[in-house]
Amino acid sequence: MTGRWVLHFDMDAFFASVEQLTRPTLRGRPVLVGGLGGRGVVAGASYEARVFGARSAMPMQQARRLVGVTAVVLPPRGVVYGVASRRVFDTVRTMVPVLEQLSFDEAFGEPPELAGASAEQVERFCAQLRTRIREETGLTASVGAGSGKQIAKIASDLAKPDGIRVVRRDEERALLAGLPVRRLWGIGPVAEEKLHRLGIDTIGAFAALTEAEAADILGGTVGPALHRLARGIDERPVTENSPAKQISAESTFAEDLTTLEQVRDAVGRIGEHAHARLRKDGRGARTVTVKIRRSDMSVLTRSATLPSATTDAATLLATARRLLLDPRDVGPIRLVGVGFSGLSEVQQESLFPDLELLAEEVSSTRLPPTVGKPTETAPSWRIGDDVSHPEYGHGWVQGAGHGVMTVRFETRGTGPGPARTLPADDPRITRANPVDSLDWPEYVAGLQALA
DNA sequence: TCTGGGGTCCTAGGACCC
DNA sequence: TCTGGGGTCCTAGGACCC
Repeated sequence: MTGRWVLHFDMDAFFASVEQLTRPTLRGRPVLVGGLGGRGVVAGASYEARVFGARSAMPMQQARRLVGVTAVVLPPRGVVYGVASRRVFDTVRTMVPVLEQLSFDEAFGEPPELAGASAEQVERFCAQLRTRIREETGLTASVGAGSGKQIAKIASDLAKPDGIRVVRRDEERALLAGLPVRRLWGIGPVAEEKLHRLGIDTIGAFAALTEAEAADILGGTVGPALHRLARGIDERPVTENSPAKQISAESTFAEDLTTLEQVRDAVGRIGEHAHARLRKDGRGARTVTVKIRRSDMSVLTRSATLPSATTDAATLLATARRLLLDPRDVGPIRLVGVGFSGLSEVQQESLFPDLELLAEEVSSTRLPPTVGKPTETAPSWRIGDDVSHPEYGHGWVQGAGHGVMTVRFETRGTGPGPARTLPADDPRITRANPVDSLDWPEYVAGLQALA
């Protein structure tokens, strides 16, 4: 394994950068992406927002207070990030054939042509790749390189923003030793605290333990694995992602649910959402899990496993409803989730009489259809919505209220655009596909052709 | 002002089987 | 009668990641 070079790609402030790319007025401004409600958290913060101390995973209210009135707060546009992400990693793939994606904005690669390369060669390769990403997508990625995944990931962190960090073999040990244990991938708040109480604060101090001590503190599986990483031993291969093992949906409510009726409705809605995603995946599920989070943040789960995997919504949703918990028993509920696992390709299922029985039971417990939202009345526009105007083109809602709204007409290709104040019910304003703000028509057409 | 939504992996106990 | 050892599956909880 000598001479191995693992790369870690990490898009800079990805969600916020995509917003600044597609809404040029936001460039240079502190942007916070995340839930707007009282219980929202920050999913992405631009570097201009981070200057004030705003961070991912921070409660949005707190981030807002830190940044002040100049903060631009936007709801996440998942589809846009998804398309941008795909384009970024399609670009990376032209130079790195095997990619292990960790999320929308991160991936490992181990280009075969770099085996045995010098640090300088690796640096040139990364620079070329970063240029290609920027030219193809308008977004910047930081890249870290090292002898294994752990080092590469730490290196990309050190490279941020918009940089490269290649960690040579001979600097590896010293670099690791000085970092806080929390920087090890797999050490979270709990493990950090356990080590901290024993006076172990750095990766070096952790590496100096015996393996048996590490196992004692962090458990027989995780302890030794982390201990090896701390000593720079990391031979884990880079592999393409395997198919998802679980598909779930969950939702936090603005106010806690206190009645069984509310929970039943929520499980129905959220279960349908999860099922829609399951259908897209194409596989069936054998196990249904209902998750609730109580007002004190504690989590309860209930699960049930069916005789065989199914794609049938009625079966899956009825199973979910059987599992739901009553707030009168468990206390106020702030979140409900529904998950499907035990996923497999599903065959026609009437071979088994058991299932017929189950279907009976299912249909007898099925509830009358829930009353939907009132059908599309005059659309009420919300901040961040993508809209279109026959004269001004594609835009986004910057502000709305008191019968008027301000729309900024711009996309990636237009540069900063003009704002217009229009009546909130202006019939010329229609809902637009958010992906259009990327101005990648040929790419979008390609994706639609695939779908 | 508290703390989203989508995942992965591990642990531990009990049922059940041989 | 008073008690094994191994293996798998299921359920519930929890740590951790972005």
